[in-house]
Amino acid sequence: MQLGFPVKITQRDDLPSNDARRHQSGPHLRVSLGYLRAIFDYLASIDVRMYRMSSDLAPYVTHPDMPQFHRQIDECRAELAALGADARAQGLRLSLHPSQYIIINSPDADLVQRSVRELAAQAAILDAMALGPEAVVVLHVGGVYGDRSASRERFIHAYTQLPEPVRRRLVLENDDTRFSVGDILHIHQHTGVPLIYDYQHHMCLDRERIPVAEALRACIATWPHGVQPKIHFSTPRTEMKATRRKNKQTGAAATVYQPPSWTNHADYVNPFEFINVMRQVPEREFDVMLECKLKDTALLRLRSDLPRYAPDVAARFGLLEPAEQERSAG
DNA sequence: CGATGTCAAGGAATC
DNA sequence: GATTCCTTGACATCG
Repeated sequence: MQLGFPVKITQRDDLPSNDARRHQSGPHLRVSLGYLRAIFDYLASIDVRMYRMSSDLAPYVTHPDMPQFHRQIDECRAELAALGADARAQGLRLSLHPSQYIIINSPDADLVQRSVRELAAQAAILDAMALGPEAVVVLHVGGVYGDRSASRERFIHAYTQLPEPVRRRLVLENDDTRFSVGDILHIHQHTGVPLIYDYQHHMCLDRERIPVAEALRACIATWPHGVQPKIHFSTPRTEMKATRRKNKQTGAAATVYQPPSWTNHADYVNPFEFINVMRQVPEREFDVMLECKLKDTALLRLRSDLPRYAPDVAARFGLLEPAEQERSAG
Protein backbone atom coordinates (compact mmCIF):
# COMPACT_ATOMS: atom_id res chain seq x y z
CA MET A 1 0.00 0.00 0.00
CA GLN A 2 1.18 3.53 -0.79
CA LEU A 3 0.56 7.00 0.56
CA GLY A 4 0.43 9.84 -1.95
CA PHE A 5 -0.29 13.53 -2.12
CA PRO A 6 -1.59 15.95 -4.75
CA VAL A 7 0.12 18.49 -6.98
CA LYS A 8 1.74 21.10 -4.79
CA ILE A 9 5.01 20.64 -2.93
CA THR A 10 5.06 22.57 0.34
CA GLN A 11 8.48 21.49 1.60
CA ARG A 12 10.32 23.36 -1.13
CA ASP A 13 9.69 26.68 -2.87
CA ASP A 14 11.68 25.78 -5.99
CA LEU A 15 9.39 23.06 -7.35
CA PRO A 16 6.40 24.55 -9.23
CA SER A 17 3.87 21.98 -10.42
CA ASN A 18 2.96 23.48 -13.81
CA ASP A 19 3.67 26.35 -16.20
CA ALA A 20 1.08 28.79 -14.85
CA ARG A 21 1.89 31.80 -17.01
CA ARG A 22 -1.02 33.59 -18.71
CA HIS A 23 -1.79 32.76 -22.31
CA GLN A 24 -0.19 36.03 -23.48
CA SER A 25 3.16 34.71 -22.25
CA GLY A 26 3.01 31.46 -24.23
CA PRO A 27 3.00 28.80 -21.49
CA HIS A 28 3.74 25.24 -22.66
CA LEU A 29 3.51 21.60 -21.62
CA ARG A 30 7.25 21.31 -22.31
CA VAL A 31 7.96 23.73 -19.45
CA SER A 32 5.59 21.86 -17.11
CA LEU A 33 7.33 18.58 -17.94
CA GLY A 34 10.65 20.12 -16.99
CA TYR A 35 9.15 20.99 -13.62
CA LEU A 36 7.73 17.47 -13.34
CA ARG A 37 11.17 15.98 -13.92
CA ALA A 38 12.41 17.83 -10.81
CA ILE A 39 9.30 16.80 -8.84
CA PHE A 40 9.92 13.11 -9.66
CA ASP A 41 13.45 13.48 -8.27
CA TYR A 42 12.04 15.04 -5.10
CA LEU A 43 9.49 12.21 -4.74
CA ALA A 44 12.26 9.65 -5.10
CA SER A 45 14.33 11.49 -2.48
CA ILE A 46 11.51 11.28 0.10
CA ASP A 47 10.50 7.76 -0.98
CA VAL A 48 6.98 8.66 -2.11
CA ARG A 49 5.48 6.45 -4.83
CA MET A 50 2.10 8.04 -5.48
CA TYR A 51 1.48 11.53 -6.80
CA ARG A 52 -1.34 13.50 -8.47
CA MET A 53 0.00 15.68 -11.26
CA SER A 54 -1.36 19.15 -11.91
CA SER A 55 -4.39 19.07 -14.22
CA ASP A 56 -2.95 22.20 -15.86
CA LEU A 57 0.24 20.60 -17.19
CA ALA A 58 -0.77 21.54 -20.73
CA PRO A 59 -2.18 25.08 -20.44
CA TYR A 60 -5.17 25.96 -22.65
CA VAL A 61 -4.72 22.63 -24.47
CA THR A 62 -8.45 22.43 -25.26
CA HIS A 63 -9.39 26.10 -24.99
CA PRO A 64 -11.93 26.66 -27.77
CA ASP A 65 -10.56 30.10 -28.71
CA MET A 66 -6.85 29.23 -28.68
CA PRO A 67 -6.05 26.59 -31.30
CA GLN A 68 -2.36 27.54 -31.13
CA PHE A 69 -2.23 25.59 -27.85
CA HIS A 70 -3.95 22.44 -29.13
CA ARG A 71 -0.87 20.58 -30.41
CA GLN A 72 1.14 20.57 -27.16
CA ILE A 73 0.82 16.84 -26.41
CA ASP A 74 2.01 15.91 -29.89
CA GLU A 75 4.83 18.43 -29.60
CA CYS A 76 6.01 16.72 -26.40
CA ARG A 77 5.79 13.04 -27.42
CA ALA A 78 9.48 12.40 -26.64
CA GLU A 79 9.47 14.24 -23.29
CA LEU A 80 6.27 12.48 -22.20
CA ALA A 81 7.66 9.05 -23.10
CA ALA A 82 10.89 9.75 -21.20
CA LEU A 83 9.06 10.96 -18.09
CA GLY A 84 6.74 7.97 -18.20
CA ALA A 85 9.75 5.66 -18.31
CA ASP A 86 11.20 7.45 -15.27
CA ALA A 87 7.91 7.10 -13.39
CA ARG A 88 7.77 3.37 -14.10
CA ALA A 89 11.42 2.96 -13.13
CA GLN A 90 10.80 4.48 -9.70
CA GLY A 91 7.49 2.67 -9.19
CA LEU A 92 5.53 5.91 -9.16
CA ARG A 93 1.73 5.74 -9.41
CA LEU A 94 0.43 8.89 -11.13
CA SER A 95 -3.03 10.36 -11.59
CA LEU A 96 -4.88 13.43 -12.83
CA HIS A 97 -7.96 15.17 -11.41
CA PRO A 98 -9.46 17.76 -13.79
CA SER A 99 -10.98 20.90 -12.30
CA GLN A 100 -14.57 21.54 -11.29
CA TYR A 101 -15.40 22.90 -14.74
CA ILE A 102 -15.11 19.48 -16.40
CA ILE A 103 -18.67 18.16 -16.27
CA ILE A 104 -20.07 15.38 -18.42
CA ASN A 105 -23.60 15.23 -16.97
CA SER A 106 -24.59 18.78 -17.89
CA PRO A 107 -27.80 19.34 -19.87
CA ASP A 108 -25.68 21.70 -22.01
CA ALA A 109 -24.39 19.45 -24.82
CA ASP A 110 -21.70 21.97 -25.76
CA LEU A 111 -20.29 22.00 -22.24
CA VAL A 112 -20.27 18.19 -22.23
CA GLN A 113 -18.40 18.17 -25.54
CA ARG A 114 -15.77 20.63 -24.26
CA SER A 115 -15.40 18.55 -21.10
CA VAL A 116 -14.93 15.33 -23.08
CA ARG A 117 -12.23 17.05 -25.14
CA GLU A 118 -10.40 17.99 -21.93
CA LEU A 119 -10.75 14.46 -20.55
CA ALA A 120 -9.38 13.12 -23.83
CA ALA A 121 -6.34 15.41 -23.45
CA GLN A 122 -5.76 14.20 -19.90
CA ALA A 123 -6.02 10.55 -20.96
CA ALA A 124 -3.70 11.28 -23.90
CA ILE A 125 -1.03 12.58 -21.51
CA LEU A 126 -1.15 9.36 -19.45
CA ASP A 127 -1.15 7.28 -22.65
CA ALA A 128 1.81 9.21 -24.08
CA MET A 129 3.66 8.42 -20.85
CA ALA A 130 2.74 4.75 -21.44
CA LEU A 131 1.54 4.38 -17.84
CA GLY A 132 -0.30 1.30 -16.63
CA PRO A 133 -4.04 1.10 -15.78
CA GLU A 134 -3.36 2.25 -12.20
CA ALA A 135 -2.78 5.77 -13.63
CA VAL A 136 -6.31 7.17 -13.61
CA VAL A 137 -8.24 10.36 -14.34
CA VAL A 138 -10.48 11.18 -11.37
CA LEU A 139 -13.85 12.88 -11.94
CA HIS A 140 -16.94 13.84 -9.93
CA VAL A 141 -20.49 13.18 -11.15
CA GLY A 142 -21.17 16.88 -11.81
CA GLY A 143 -24.22 19.08 -11.22
CA VAL A 144 -27.64 18.22 -9.77
CA TYR A 145 -29.63 20.68 -11.92
CA GLY A 146 -32.68 20.38 -9.68
CA ASP A 147 -33.13 16.63 -10.28
CA ARG A 148 -30.46 14.38 -8.79
CA SER A 149 -31.82 11.17 -10.24
CA ALA A 150 -32.10 12.52 -13.78
CA SER A 151 -28.60 14.02 -13.51
CA ARG A 152 -27.24 10.71 -12.30
CA GLU A 153 -28.79 8.97 -15.30
CA ARG A 154 -27.29 11.62 -17.61
CA PHE A 155 -23.85 10.75 -16.22
CA ILE A 156 -24.47 7.08 -17.01
CA HIS A 157 -25.47 7.96 -20.56
CA ALA A 158 -22.52 10.31 -21.06
CA TYR A 159 -20.10 7.69 -19.72
CA THR A 160 -21.25 5.11 -22.27
CA GLN A 161 -20.63 7.67 -25.04
CA LEU A 162 -17.04 8.46 -23.99
CA PRO A 163 -14.15 7.72 -26.34
CA GLU A 164 -12.54 4.42 -25.39
CA PRO A 165 -9.19 5.95 -24.27
CA VAL A 166 -11.08 8.13 -21.78
CA ARG A 167 -13.27 5.30 -20.50
CA ARG A 168 -10.16 3.20 -19.92
CA ARG A 169 -8.71 5.84 -17.53
CA LEU A 170 -11.76 7.40 -15.88
CA VAL A 171 -12.70 6.71 -12.27
CA LEU A 172 -15.52 8.33 -10.27
CA GLU A 173 -15.32 9.94 -6.82
CA ASN A 174 -18.10 10.80 -4.34
CA ASP A 175 -18.32 14.51 -3.53
CA ASP A 176 -19.27 16.45 -0.39
CA THR A 177 -22.44 18.30 -1.46
CA ARG A 178 -24.08 16.62 -4.47
CA PHE A 179 -23.45 12.95 -5.21
CA SER A 180 -22.88 10.53 -2.33
CA VAL A 181 -21.28 7.10 -2.08
CA GLY A 182 -24.77 5.67 -2.66
CA ASP A 183 -25.05 7.65 -5.88
CA ILE A 184 -21.69 6.54 -7.29
CA LEU A 185 -22.39 2.91 -6.33
CA HIS A 186 -25.58 3.16 -8.38
CA ILE A 187 -23.62 4.60 -11.30
CA HIS A 188 -21.03 1.83 -10.99
CA GLN A 189 -23.74 -0.82 -11.22
CA HIS A 190 -24.83 0.60 -14.56
CA THR A 191 -21.42 1.40 -16.06
CA GLY A 192 -18.69 -0.60 -14.34
CA VAL A 193 -16.71 2.61 -13.67
CA PRO A 194 -14.25 2.10 -10.77
CA LEU A 195 -14.94 4.20 -7.67
CA ILE A 196 -12.76 6.34 -5.44
CA TYR A 197 -14.01 6.40 -1.86
CA ASP A 198 -13.41 9.84 -0.30
CA TYR A 199 -13.72 9.65 3.50
CA GLN A 200 -14.19 13.36 4.22
CA HIS A 201 -16.79 13.69 1.47
CA HIS A 202 -18.60 10.64 2.84
CA MET A 203 -18.73 12.25 6.30
CA CYS A 204 -20.14 15.45 4.77
CA LEU A 205 -22.74 13.79 2.53
CA ASP A 206 -24.22 10.38 3.26
CA ARG A 207 -27.94 10.33 2.50
CA GLU A 208 -28.07 6.54 2.57
CA ARG A 209 -26.24 6.31 5.93
CA ILE A 210 -23.78 3.74 4.64
CA PRO A 211 -21.32 2.69 7.36
CA VAL A 212 -17.69 3.59 6.60
CA ALA A 213 -16.48 -0.01 6.45
CA GLU A 214 -19.27 -0.96 4.08
CA ALA A 215 -18.79 2.07 1.80
CA LEU A 216 -15.04 1.56 1.72
CA ARG A 217 -15.33 -2.14 0.88
CA ALA A 218 -17.96 -1.53 -1.78
CA CYS A 219 -15.87 1.15 -3.55
CA ILE A 220 -12.67 -0.89 -3.35
CA ALA A 221 -14.50 -3.86 -4.87
CA THR A 222 -15.33 -1.87 -8.02
CA TRP A 223 -11.70 -1.90 -9.24
CA PRO A 224 -10.77 -4.50 -11.84
CA HIS A 225 -8.66 -7.46 -10.85
CA GLY A 226 -4.96 -6.66 -10.96
CA VAL A 227 -5.36 -2.88 -10.51
CA GLN A 228 -4.69 -1.63 -6.99
CA PRO A 229 -7.71 0.38 -5.74
CA LYS A 230 -7.21 3.88 -4.40
CA ILE A 231 -9.07 6.05 -1.90
CA HIS A 232 -8.88 9.69 -0.81
CA PHE A 233 -8.38 10.50 2.85
CA SER A 234 -8.55 13.81 4.68
CA THR A 235 -10.13 15.25 7.80
CA PRO A 236 -11.81 18.63 8.29
CA ARG A 237 -10.16 21.79 9.47
CA THR A 238 -11.35 22.68 12.99
CA GLU A 239 -9.53 25.98 13.64
CA MET A 240 -11.34 29.27 13.05
CA LYS A 241 -10.48 30.91 9.76
CA ALA A 242 -9.08 34.43 9.87
CA THR A 243 -9.87 36.64 6.89
CA ARG A 244 -8.69 40.21 6.51
CA ARG A 245 -11.63 42.20 5.23
CA LYS A 246 -11.63 45.78 4.03
CA ASN A 247 -14.66 48.02 4.36
CA LYS A 248 -15.57 49.28 0.88
CA GLN A 249 -16.66 52.75 2.05
CA THR A 250 -14.20 53.62 4.79
CA GLY A 251 -11.27 51.49 3.65
CA ALA A 252 -10.81 50.32 7.25
CA ALA A 253 -9.44 46.77 7.51
CA ALA A 254 -10.53 44.29 10.13
CA THR A 255 -9.78 40.63 10.79
CA VAL A 256 -12.92 38.50 10.79
CA TYR A 257 -12.92 35.00 12.29
CA GLN A 258 -15.27 32.38 10.89
CA PRO A 259 -15.81 28.74 11.81
CA PRO A 260 -14.62 26.38 9.07
CA SER A 261 -17.04 24.18 7.16
CA TRP A 262 -16.78 20.39 7.42
CA THR A 263 -15.75 20.45 3.78
CA ASN A 264 -12.56 22.47 4.48
CA HIS A 265 -9.37 20.43 4.56
CA ALA A 266 -7.15 20.37 7.64
CA ASP A 267 -3.43 21.09 7.38
CA TYR A 268 -2.65 17.57 8.58
CA VAL A 269 -4.42 14.21 8.80
CA ASN A 270 -6.17 13.46 12.08
CA PRO A 271 -4.15 10.34 12.93
CA PHE A 272 -6.82 8.74 15.15
CA GLU A 273 -9.33 8.82 12.30
CA PHE A 274 -6.74 7.62 9.83
CA ILE A 275 -5.83 4.45 11.70
CA ASN A 276 -9.47 3.81 12.52
CA VAL A 277 -10.44 3.91 8.84
CA MET A 278 -7.46 1.83 7.74
CA ARG A 279 -8.44 -0.85 10.27
CA GLN A 280 -11.96 -1.07 8.80
CA VAL A 281 -10.62 -3.05 5.84
CA PRO A 282 -7.71 -5.19 7.00
CA GLU A 283 -8.20 -7.81 4.30
CA ARG A 284 -7.53 -5.75 1.16
CA GLU A 285 -4.66 -3.62 -0.10
CA PHE A 286 -5.36 -0.18 -1.50
CA ASP A 287 -3.48 3.11 -1.96
CA VAL A 288 -4.34 6.29 -0.09
CA MET A 289 -4.17 9.80 -1.52
CA LEU A 290 -3.88 12.29 1.36
CA GLU A 291 -5.70 15.51 0.53
CA CYS A 292 -4.38 17.75 3.27
CA LYS A 293 -3.65 21.42 2.97
CA LEU A 294 0.02 20.80 3.73
CA LYS A 295 0.34 18.03 1.10
CA ASP A 296 3.80 16.41 1.27
CA THR A 297 4.44 17.89 4.72
CA ALA A 298 1.33 16.14 6.07
CA LEU A 299 2.33 12.86 4.42
CA LEU A 300 5.82 12.98 5.95
CA ARG A 301 4.40 13.71 9.38
CA LEU A 302 1.85 10.89 9.28
CA ARG A 303 4.47 8.50 7.98
CA SER A 304 6.86 9.32 10.81
CA ASP A 305 4.13 8.91 13.48
CA LEU A 306 2.60 5.64 12.30
CA PRO A 307 5.35 3.15 13.27
CA ARG A 308 5.36 4.33 16.88
CA TYR A 309 1.62 4.59 17.48
CA ALA A 310 0.08 2.11 15.05
CA PRO A 311 2.65 -0.46 13.91
CA ASP A 312 -0.10 -2.64 12.43
CA VAL A 313 -1.12 0.17 10.06
CA ALA A 314 2.49 1.21 9.46
CA ALA A 315 3.28 -2.36 8.44
CA ARG A 316 0.67 -2.29 5.71
CA PHE A 317 2.36 0.77 4.23
CA GLY A 318 5.77 -0.88 4.48
CA LEU A 319 6.98 1.62 7.07
CA LEU A 320 8.60 -0.75 9.56
CA GLU A 321 12.14 -2.08 9.68
CA PRO A 322 12.21 -5.77 8.65
CA ALA A 323 12.51 -6.98 12.27
CA GLU A 324 9.57 -4.85 13.43
CA GLN A 325 7.62 -5.84 10.33
CA GLU A 326 7.94 -9.50 11.31
CA ARG A 327 6.92 -8.78 14.89
CA SER A 328 3.84 -6.87 13.71
CA ALA A 329 2.87 -9.62 11.28
CA GLY A 330 3.44 -12.35 13.86
C1' DC B 1 10.04 45.34 -4.07
C1' DG B 2 5.55 45.07 -1.98
C1' DA B 3 0.67 45.60 -2.69
C1' DT B 4 -3.13 44.66 -5.37
C1' DG B 5 -6.02 42.96 -9.06
C1' DT B 6 -6.86 39.09 -12.00
C1' DC B 7 -7.38 34.52 -13.98
C1' DA B 8 -11.06 30.06 -19.37
C1' DA B 9 -14.06 27.54 -17.56
C1' DG B 10 -19.79 26.02 -13.81
C1' DG B 11 -23.16 25.31 -10.12
C1' DA B 12 -25.93 26.80 -6.64
C1' DA B 13 -27.60 29.84 -3.15
C1' DT B 14 -29.22 34.32 -2.46
C1' DC B 15 -31.24 38.55 -3.46
C1' DG C 1 -31.60 38.22 -13.96
C1' DA C 2 -27.50 39.52 -11.43
C1' DT C 3 -24.23 38.77 -7.72
C1' DT C 4 -21.39 36.09 -4.76
C1' DC C 5 -19.36 32.07 -2.87
C1' DC C 6 -16.91 27.82 -3.56
C1' DT C 7 -11.34 27.88 -2.72
C1' DT C 8 -6.52 28.96 -4.15
C1' DG C 9 -2.38 30.19 -5.81
C1' DA C 10 0.44 32.57 -8.44
C1' DC C 11 0.94 35.58 -12.36
C1' DA C 12 1.01 40.36 -13.88
C1' DT C 13 0.83 45.05 -13.21
C1' DC C 14 1.31 49.17 -10.76
C1' DG C 15 3.16 52.47 -7.60
